[in-house]
Amino acid sequence: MSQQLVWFRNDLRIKDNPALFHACQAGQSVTAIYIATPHQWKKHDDASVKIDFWRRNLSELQQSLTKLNINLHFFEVNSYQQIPDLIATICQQWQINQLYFNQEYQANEQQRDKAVMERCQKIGLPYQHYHDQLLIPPASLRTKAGTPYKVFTPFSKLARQHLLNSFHVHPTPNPCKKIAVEPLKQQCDLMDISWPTVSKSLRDFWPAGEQKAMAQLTSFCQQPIRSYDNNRNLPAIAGTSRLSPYLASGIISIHQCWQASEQFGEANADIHIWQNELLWREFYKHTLIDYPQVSKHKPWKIQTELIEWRRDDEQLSAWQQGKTGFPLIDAAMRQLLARGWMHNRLRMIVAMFLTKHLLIDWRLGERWFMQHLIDGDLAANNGGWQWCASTGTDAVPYFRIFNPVTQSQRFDPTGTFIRHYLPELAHLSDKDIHLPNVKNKPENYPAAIVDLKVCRLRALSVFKQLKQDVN
DNA sequence: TGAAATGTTGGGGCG
DNA sequence: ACGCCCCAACATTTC
Repeated sequence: MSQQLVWFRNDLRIKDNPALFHACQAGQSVTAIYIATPHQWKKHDDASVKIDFWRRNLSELQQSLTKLNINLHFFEVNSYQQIPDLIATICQQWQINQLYFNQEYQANEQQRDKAVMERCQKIGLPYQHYHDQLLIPPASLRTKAGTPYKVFTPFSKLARQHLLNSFHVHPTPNPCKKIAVEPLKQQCDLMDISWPTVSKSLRDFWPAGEQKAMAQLTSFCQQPIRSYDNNRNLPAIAGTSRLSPYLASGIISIHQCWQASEQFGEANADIHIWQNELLWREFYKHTLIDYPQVSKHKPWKIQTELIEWRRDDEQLSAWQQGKTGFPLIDAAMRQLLARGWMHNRLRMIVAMFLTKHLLIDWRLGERWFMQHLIDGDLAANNGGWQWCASTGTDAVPYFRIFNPVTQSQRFDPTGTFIRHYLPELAHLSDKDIHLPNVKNKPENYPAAIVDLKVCRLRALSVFKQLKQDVN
């Protein structure tokens, strides 16, 4: 009897999962595996909230797969280097006919998969892999000069054109033929893996499972998307999709998101803007593939390496803990710690404050985000940080510096968001809450750690100097 | 997907 | 009635 093996990684779903779909089409029976790497998670300081989210989603996935008569088996290894051996053993023991997986594009994962494919060739095991994480396959969008896009707008125009012609969502597979494989000694139970512990409130805030993700997508596309242009910038309103955690772990596919945005509403400006957000994700992922040096923490604009970022542990810590004395910044940073997530507008504001006003290296902010975000994605996070730091592709011009107080007045005019995360300021008036003065500032709230005007001028002069030095 | 500095205009107070 | 000044409101430029 023919047997297929599906290797799940960052695609923890059964709907629109190319590897799973094709495995089910090809074989009478299908078995699935997941290989956990807790040592790597620790080494890379991955966010506990994200790892815990994987655990919960794996449990959901296991149940959904059971309904398709597919068993999901768990393994644990110390490093990626052990994976080729492990997969070879599994395939031999279980007499697998073919291996299926969806591609990942980060350097370490590419290296891991290359080693696995080489091993498969050696032992004569066929394998199939599929594009999945992107709307458009890597390296297929090029300028007339044949180079990768460096600017978002032309990239997005071509991407939309491309999507008109080729767009595909895979149907959910039908149940396979049942098969029981012999348990291997390397195998473990989901709960045997050393998962990090995470508070109940955090777990409750981000329910796991494909059904929850689909429900979120559907409800977003029925209502909030219609006022997206207005509401997406207001942190006190649930105006954004809040799908990023599900997208980052593949609980939902980018194709499902795009399809839903087209299905649920007539084409209008609001939907177009949300689609652009999906295309920014696309743009940054393509950029990371085309310019792999950015994943090694090099700035995309290499000349910005000359910037002498300030080292100031006290200010960095104040930023991290939400104790800068600028209410919107502090509320945002506390939202990150409380929810494992931050509103997109706020991500820009706090990143701009760290990189421009404090003039602290964007890589430190990038790292802090990855350590705490449930939706932490290398490409999107790096792209966003380099946008704010003016070191990236199509980045914000260095002189366009957000004033955190002005942004607060504009996007949280009644201080509703600030009051929620900074109860010590709740009694202040709508006017005072954006920057308490000496008279009304409570004792337990810090005074502003810097003078915005002075810091702005300092950032301007550093970047202006860089421009002169380079020319 | 800014903000601050600088420039321009026009209405009203006032001598 | 007229010129002058003030300054808010808006526009443009600069970083």
